[in-house]
Amino acid sequence: MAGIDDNVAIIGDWVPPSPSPRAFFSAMLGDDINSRTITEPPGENRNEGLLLGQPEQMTTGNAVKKDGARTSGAQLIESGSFSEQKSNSRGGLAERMAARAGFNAPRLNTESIRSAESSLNSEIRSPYLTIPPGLSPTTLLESPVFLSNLAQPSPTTGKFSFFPNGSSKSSTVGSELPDKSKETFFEDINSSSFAFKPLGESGSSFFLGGMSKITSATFPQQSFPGIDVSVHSENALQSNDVEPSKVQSESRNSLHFPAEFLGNTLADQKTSDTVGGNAEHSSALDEQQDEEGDQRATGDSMVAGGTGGTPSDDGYNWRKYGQKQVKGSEYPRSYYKCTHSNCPVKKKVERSLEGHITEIIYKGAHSHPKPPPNRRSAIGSLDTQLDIPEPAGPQIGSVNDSSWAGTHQGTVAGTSDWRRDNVEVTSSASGGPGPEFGNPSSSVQAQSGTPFESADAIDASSTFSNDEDDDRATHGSVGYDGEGEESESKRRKIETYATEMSGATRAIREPRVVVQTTSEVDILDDGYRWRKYGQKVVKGNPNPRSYYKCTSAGCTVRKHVERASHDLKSVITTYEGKHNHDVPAARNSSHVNSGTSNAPPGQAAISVQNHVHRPEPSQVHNSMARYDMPPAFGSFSLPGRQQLGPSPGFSFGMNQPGLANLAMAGLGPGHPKMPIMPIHPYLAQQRPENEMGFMMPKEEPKVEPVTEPSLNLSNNPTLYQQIMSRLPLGPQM
DNA sequence: AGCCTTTGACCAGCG
DNA sequence: TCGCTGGTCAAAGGC
Repeated sequence: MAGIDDNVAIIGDWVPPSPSPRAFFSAMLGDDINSRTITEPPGENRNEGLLLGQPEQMTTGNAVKKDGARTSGAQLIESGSFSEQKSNSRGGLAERMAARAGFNAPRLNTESIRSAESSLNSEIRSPYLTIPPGLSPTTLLESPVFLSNLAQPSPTTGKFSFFPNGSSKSSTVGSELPDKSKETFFEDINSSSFAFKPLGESGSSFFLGGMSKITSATFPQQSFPGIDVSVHSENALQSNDVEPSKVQSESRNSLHFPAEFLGNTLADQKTSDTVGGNAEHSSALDEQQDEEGDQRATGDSMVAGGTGGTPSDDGYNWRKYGQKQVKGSEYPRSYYKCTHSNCPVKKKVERSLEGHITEIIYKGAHSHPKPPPNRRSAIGSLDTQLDIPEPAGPQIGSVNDSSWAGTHQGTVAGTSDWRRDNVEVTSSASGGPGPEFGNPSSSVQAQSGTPFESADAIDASSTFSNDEDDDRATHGSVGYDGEGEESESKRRKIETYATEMSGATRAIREPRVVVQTTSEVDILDDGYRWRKYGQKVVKGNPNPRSYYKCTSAGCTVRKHVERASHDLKSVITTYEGKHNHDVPAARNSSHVNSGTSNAPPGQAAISVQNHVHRPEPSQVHNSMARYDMPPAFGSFSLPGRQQLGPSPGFSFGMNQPGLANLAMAGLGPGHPKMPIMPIHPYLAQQRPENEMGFMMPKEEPKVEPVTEPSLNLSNNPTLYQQIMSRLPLGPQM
């Protein structure tokens, strides 16, 4: 029972004492087991948490019967539904919970519960994930047991991995069950209508994948006492075979998990797997065991998060971008964005005055692996270290599952309006499968091409699923974040790799492009939208440097702008990052480039991709700084590279003041400095008095521009080609 | 050097 | 049209 104990410790002061797995499953499986749970000797009563909580509702789409759920819950708890309690008073609930459990119970978001209740007959799913305070989403989402193994029977044996049918070495769920229960466990399941729909029939995949399995399972009674976790997902949960229209109708749903389940199931599961004798999960077993330590660590974080620490150390890096006192809420709500440069995930956190997190609502799916523990405090740009290819389209959880996190391509990354997600998810489903970080398998696959490729250790499919490929997505989306199910051990391996590649990290770091202009107008207004996130006076320059991030969802580009110390008229803008979207729609008239930035592709802009990054064809549309060009100039793109976007490339703006000379320098080892490219005559005509230095140094040190007459752009329409011809071909930057 | 938090202001949706 | 509200922006300062 070490696992459980550990989890108890992990959960800390806010999580109810760990209930026995039996308790959980009894609640989950219905009367038959419930009755056994109830009769469990008090001395063994780890179910206190179950008794203190509110009835849980495992919304299961049309399979769930509202009455049933409540009835079940009534067997273990006093009365009333969680939502009802909340409706009365969130504060009151917290107080009651605190009084009962001796910990400061958090307020829970139960709006979704009501929503689910009101729509039990429709497979409505909501992409929001509300996690009770202090409960790290990591715990929930990283548990392959809960979301993946738990929910899915082996495709080959039909067994549920979380219920080993073999002997046990410890009091696992299975072992704790009376012999009869073990013998009849699956019978009970059957009799209890515990059945999973075939994959793809669920109409969604978990978070969703696995979760969708759960949601589609027929649980006659899914009331789980304890802390509630509701999953709101505004991203449609859908599988590929789901029609958009259907998906739209499946806009909301809630999944509620007892905290004890979230907190302990993993450990239980590990044990179960260990003794389960399920060879199919042998590999997963190791992973899970390895994960224990991390889980514990997470638990610590959870404690911190639940008692006033970080807004929930769920393993991801977040940036707070706002705080608001919302109506109806006692406590201020904080808004966070995942700091990963390519991640659209946001979360809202409400924290009590005492620092207890009372509500966390996640939105979106992480489009990246969770940063390694020792990097989580650092920049979350793991992709720059691993150089994980970016999906051709917006990345989201997974495709098949598309679930919560999953969502569909073009959904998460491209939307900022949470309320729109459902619709967009469905309407943008045409993107087709792409790399899915939400899928452990795909996530690994996304790393193909790197030394990971041959690493057995990161064989996600073997780790998380014994299913066929079709099923991987489901498993993969186990995590709301699309990555949550990824085992820590795997992450450690990745991390190890990243560490080992430390030397190479720089080689694959994103390019830095320095653009210097000598005018009063810097290139802040380069057509893209930026958000200033900091300002600093850097050494050697009395002028403050402003830091900007591209505000476009999924865009990795950052830049900082400062005036040159030697020439206050000279503005130096340094771009860094990958460039995955087109110039936003024209802004209002104040936009310097508004006149041409809306011009059709090939007419208004010369596009030079940020190919320094050696993007895959799918990245060709990446663009960076853009300067408008008159239609006559046309556009050019890198030969041989597909032009995917309307404005693919790295555009040199020529009608903008201050843009004249271009220079590209420092292109990497073995490569001579990129010379300053003589400005195109046209450019000279436009702003002969202006200068612009355009440098693309490989490393931080900025390389002094060097003129190279041979690179004559004036007569060569393939400027881009010239530029690219001077770029190193191998992995660089 | 880079990123984060704080916090008042701004914006857009909705009734 | 206006006010309310939730969400986001962004300047300033801190870590």
